[in-house]
Amino acid sequence: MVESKEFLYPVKWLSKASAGDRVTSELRMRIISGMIESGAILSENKLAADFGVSRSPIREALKILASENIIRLERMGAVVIGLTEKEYAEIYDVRLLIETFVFERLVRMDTNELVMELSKILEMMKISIKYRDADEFSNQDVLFHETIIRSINHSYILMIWDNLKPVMESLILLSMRSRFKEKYEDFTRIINNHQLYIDAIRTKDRDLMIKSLHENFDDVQEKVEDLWMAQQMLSKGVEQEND
Amino acid sequence: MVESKEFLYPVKWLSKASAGDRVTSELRMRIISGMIESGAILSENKLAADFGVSRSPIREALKILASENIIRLERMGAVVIGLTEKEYAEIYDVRLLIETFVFERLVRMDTNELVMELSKILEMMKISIKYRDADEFSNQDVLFHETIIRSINHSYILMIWDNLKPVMESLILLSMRSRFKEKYEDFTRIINNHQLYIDAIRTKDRDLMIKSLHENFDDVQEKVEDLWMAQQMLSKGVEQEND
DNA sequence: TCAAGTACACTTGTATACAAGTATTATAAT
DNA sequence: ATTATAATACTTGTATACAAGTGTACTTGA
Repeated sequence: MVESKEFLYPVKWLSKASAGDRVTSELRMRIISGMIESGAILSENKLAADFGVSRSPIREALKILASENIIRLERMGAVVIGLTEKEYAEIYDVRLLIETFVFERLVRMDTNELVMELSKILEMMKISIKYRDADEFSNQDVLFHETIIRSINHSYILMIWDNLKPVMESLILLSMRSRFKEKYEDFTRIINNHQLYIDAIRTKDRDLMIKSLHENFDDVQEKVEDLWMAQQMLSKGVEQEND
Repeated sequence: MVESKEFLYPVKWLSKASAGDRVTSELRMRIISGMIESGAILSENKLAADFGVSRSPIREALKILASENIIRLERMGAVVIGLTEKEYAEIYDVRLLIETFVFERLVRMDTNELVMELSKILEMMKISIKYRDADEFSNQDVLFHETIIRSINHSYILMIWDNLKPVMESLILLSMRSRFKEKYEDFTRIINNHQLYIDAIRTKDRDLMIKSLHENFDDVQEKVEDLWMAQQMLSKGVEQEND
């Protein structure tokens, strides 16, 4: 019924995507942003009507979101789990787990090509900041970490990332949008942290890597706080749309 | 066309399962056992005809298997990846990663209840051996590790396990079936290793845990070798069924 | 007022149909 | 024989239909 005036997920990223992918991405954003509240029960038919599609793409979306631990599929309806403090801490754990694993592999590899690639992405991030493009910045930020993870060519570590990535992407998107408005000066520090990360990989300096990793996670922690702000703003903004 | 005389996956485990789940489990077993060879291209329509179901459950199965890194979904058809030595090593990595993480949490918890639960499962495993029930033994073996992982109540570590579990289950099933025929004496050692694991958790002895974990993994390594034997036997057995 | 049963609304899982796109094969022209 | 074009066979993604099951609400009986 609600014709959703605007999508939270960047529509330009969905140009070639299927209806199923579109629903998945948008639904994920709405849940993580708090626009769809934790505990809410989603009905396939209702969602299909809301998004103006059939149940097929909706079912696909729900299956994916369930595998990401964002919703829980029950006999009757999908229950929204969302992200509480507990989940944030857990995501933090898993990122720490896989990124330290990746680094251990990296120190035994030739990282010249990777460093080059990461430097390019960092340049892109700077441009995105310059032009106040929060979505593009988020895209590059996610790409930065994915590039590192991909570089060790480990399909099962990549599998973990594949499950974590969409949630991370949503979190970063929401956080960066809010920061571009409120805490623009943060970006200098974020860029520095990423440069530190690159340096750690280049010099294969474990201590430096751990340091930048933790600073990066501190950023994530702040992102989380920002998110709560974004959630407040959003819930204020869409409250009138309830049936 | 092929009416598949027998399923590789234990049919009794699928009594309440949907057609989609049945196809997923059976397809996984056929791929991991090598019955469906690496590189093969699976067609939705062909699979639907083979399994005697519509495309809906087949699509569901393919999506899941793709998320498990067993197949790769391409524009035209799903390409079977299967498990090479590389994948075995990677699975080993991830198990080591999450189980050590779990243990670090366990040493800070009250593990009395867990130890009780694991002892029960171990008793069940002994019974399964006594009655030569390879499938039930495999079930309990998987349950053993899942119980440990679940005990720390970490949804994102559990998410990793959820993705890994089906592959592990298939590997263990194939391996144990073969061992019950060929290397029955192995089970004494497997039981001992599991008892060691329980002791490590009970006494919160990191060194003992690492030791038993590695021995357990050595078992996995042997399981892998057994698997190749099983694959050989299977490929001999089903060769005549090709169209 | 409350208990038991019945009807209805809604759920999931599966089958089927169809549109749009892509590879392959066949045909035709040079 | 080779290349260009056209026909066809197969692919994916989506919509729709339907059966079986589950919960809810309403009625009926005491």
